[in-house]
Amino acid sequence: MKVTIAEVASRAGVGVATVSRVLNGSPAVSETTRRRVRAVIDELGYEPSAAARALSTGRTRTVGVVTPFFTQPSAVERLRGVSRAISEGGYQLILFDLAQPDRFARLPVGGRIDGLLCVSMCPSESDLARLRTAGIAVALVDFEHPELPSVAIDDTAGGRLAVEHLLELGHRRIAFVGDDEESPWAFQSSARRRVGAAAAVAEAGGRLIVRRGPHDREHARSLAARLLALDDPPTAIFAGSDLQAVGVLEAADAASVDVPGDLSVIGFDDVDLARYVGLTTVAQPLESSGAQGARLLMEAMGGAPRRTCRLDLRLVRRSTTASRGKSPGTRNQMAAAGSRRGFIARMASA
Amino acid sequence: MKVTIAEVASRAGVGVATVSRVLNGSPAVSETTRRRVRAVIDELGYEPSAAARALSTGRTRTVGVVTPFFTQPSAVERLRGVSRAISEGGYQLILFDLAQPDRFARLPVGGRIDGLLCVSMCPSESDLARLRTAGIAVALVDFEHPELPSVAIDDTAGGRLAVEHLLELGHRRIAFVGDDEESPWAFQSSARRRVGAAAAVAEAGGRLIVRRGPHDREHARSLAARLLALDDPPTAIFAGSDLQAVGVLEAADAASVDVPGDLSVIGFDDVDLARYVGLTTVAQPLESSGAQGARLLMEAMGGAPRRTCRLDLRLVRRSTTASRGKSPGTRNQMAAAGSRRGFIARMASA
DNA sequence: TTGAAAGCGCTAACAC
DNA sequence: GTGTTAGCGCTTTCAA
Repeated sequence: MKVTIAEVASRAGVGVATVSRVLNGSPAVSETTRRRVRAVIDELGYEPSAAARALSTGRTRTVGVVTPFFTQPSAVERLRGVSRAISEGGYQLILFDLAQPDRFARLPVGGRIDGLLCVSMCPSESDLARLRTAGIAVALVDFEHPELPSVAIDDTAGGRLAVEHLLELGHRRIAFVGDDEESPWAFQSSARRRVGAAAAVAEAGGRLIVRRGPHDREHARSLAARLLALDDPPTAIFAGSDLQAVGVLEAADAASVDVPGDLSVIGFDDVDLARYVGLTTVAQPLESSGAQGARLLMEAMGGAPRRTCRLDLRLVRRSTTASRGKSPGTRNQMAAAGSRRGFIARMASA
Repeated sequence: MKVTIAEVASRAGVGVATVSRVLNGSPAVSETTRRRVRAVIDELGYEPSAAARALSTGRTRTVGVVTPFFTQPSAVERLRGVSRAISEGGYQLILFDLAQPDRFARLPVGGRIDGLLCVSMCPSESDLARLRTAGIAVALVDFEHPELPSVAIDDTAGGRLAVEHLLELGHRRIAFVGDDEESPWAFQSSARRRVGAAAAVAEAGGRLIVRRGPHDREHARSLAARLLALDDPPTAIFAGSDLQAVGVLEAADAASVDVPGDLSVIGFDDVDLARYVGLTTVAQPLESSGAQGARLLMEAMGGAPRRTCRLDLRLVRRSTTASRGKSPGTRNQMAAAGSRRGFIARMASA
């Protein structure tokens, strides 16, 4: 049934080594032999077994990618870059979907991959030790570790950037809606954004109101709803991610709070969705973070010394933030506000 | 460096076969031996090599997934279902990103996977033959083939559904903006949607205006822009996918054409984005199509006979379609129109 | 209940 | 240039 190298060799009247040489492009094969072997390979539709190759060479030419919830918008954008860089490097990509954090320890990586790219997470020290003894290189995207190559952003500075924008607009009662910090996933990025934001608010003589919950739109919405129901509600909300920011916008809409007239909202990441809804946000280069991470990993597999890099952040002003107290003024702002409300209304009813 | 089964065996004072038995949960091992072996495994952090296992057993416990452009919104939603079902089935998932169609023939699948799930595409007959001789099962999602298990929708009926909605609203000049049908990708789905749409229009005594191009927002936008610049422009546009529908909305906005007042737009798929922008569309169950496809594939790998299934379609009315000629009437419609315009404007400027 | 040994399909010395 | 052969790390008879 399955065609093997031996079959090819005998049909071509040569030894298996010769076939192997042809397969691997060794120059030490005469042109005639090469042609004959090639012909038999095509005729039989022969394809070398990756498993046998891996066992023999000790390399798989494959890298693994793990990320919690790879279907999250920001993860998808990162994967786009990863995929591109990986295939440019001549590797295969195997995607491990981590449904539960504790399942990491059971990832069957042995003999499957030469390197592992962890996106928005980091294996435990014991898992790292296992990976090391297995000879598997590791690199991190959107996470940092003292001994591993990584590409990340300065989340603390990002949090500060977001809040400084709000402060400049005159806001003083500012809230943060971010991730649960006790969850096993421990998205450190949200925590650091919060820290940067809190510091900036404190320097302005205020105090950041903090609300945390699971990372999704629904929880962000209910957290925001409660904030808006406060006696003295915030005039601006910084959401730990764009996804959560959309939840905040939904809450504002449900409570008939005008954005940006009565409430400014700023997100983080600048996923495609942020553009669609006109969300002001802190942009980080998602796709290139993935590509860059993949490159660092391939370097590491090649034995290069550890390298890390930090990507730049920038503020993207759209239509969900405005000066404090400024009554719903210009026509543009009116239009934007109306528009936003319409969008959310439709979303809720859908 | 790398821990092998032999190492474990000698440290535990047993033969490799015994370690193998422990690894595979064979009952024919005494409790004491089992415990001793387990202890050594943990101590050494041993993990069996998937490559060696695969070579020995001939199975990899891994399925591959190919799809053109896996970062497209609809593909991502399908992958979500695939990933879930695959891991429920105890398999690993390896994602092949097909940047160029002609690269399919070079996918190194031999000895890597037991089954291949093709999403929105189908391998050529010769590739299928190769896969067959390699003993790799194949299943299709969003595609059909007389000999392969598949899960798909009735695209022709879907196209009809979309257009009938427009006809009911009184539209007679209807255009279709879809995919290039000559591209090597040959997204048959777009072609079939067009056929269904054309038939419905013909039955109503009209003729569908057809415009085709590469599958992305930008091309859809420029095709729509040209349609709207016609002397006698269509009053409704059916886009082959939600992504393309968004491009159409952008074009309408740029041309100051009111949606749905002067132009109705309907999409296809119902990706998350459609909800966000309030797009009327034909919904297909994306995530469950992936899950179902994965299940069919696993059945096939288990030797079960071919099964196919068709998923249901339904019309989702949102705010981009309205009755022909009805002047921008109710407050709701005004708001929706204004809102949509705002959204597009922000998107363009971002 | 256990161990020895024969493959699985390939690569890489090493001889010729 | 080309063939022979010894592994790579595991599973799986077959004996004990």
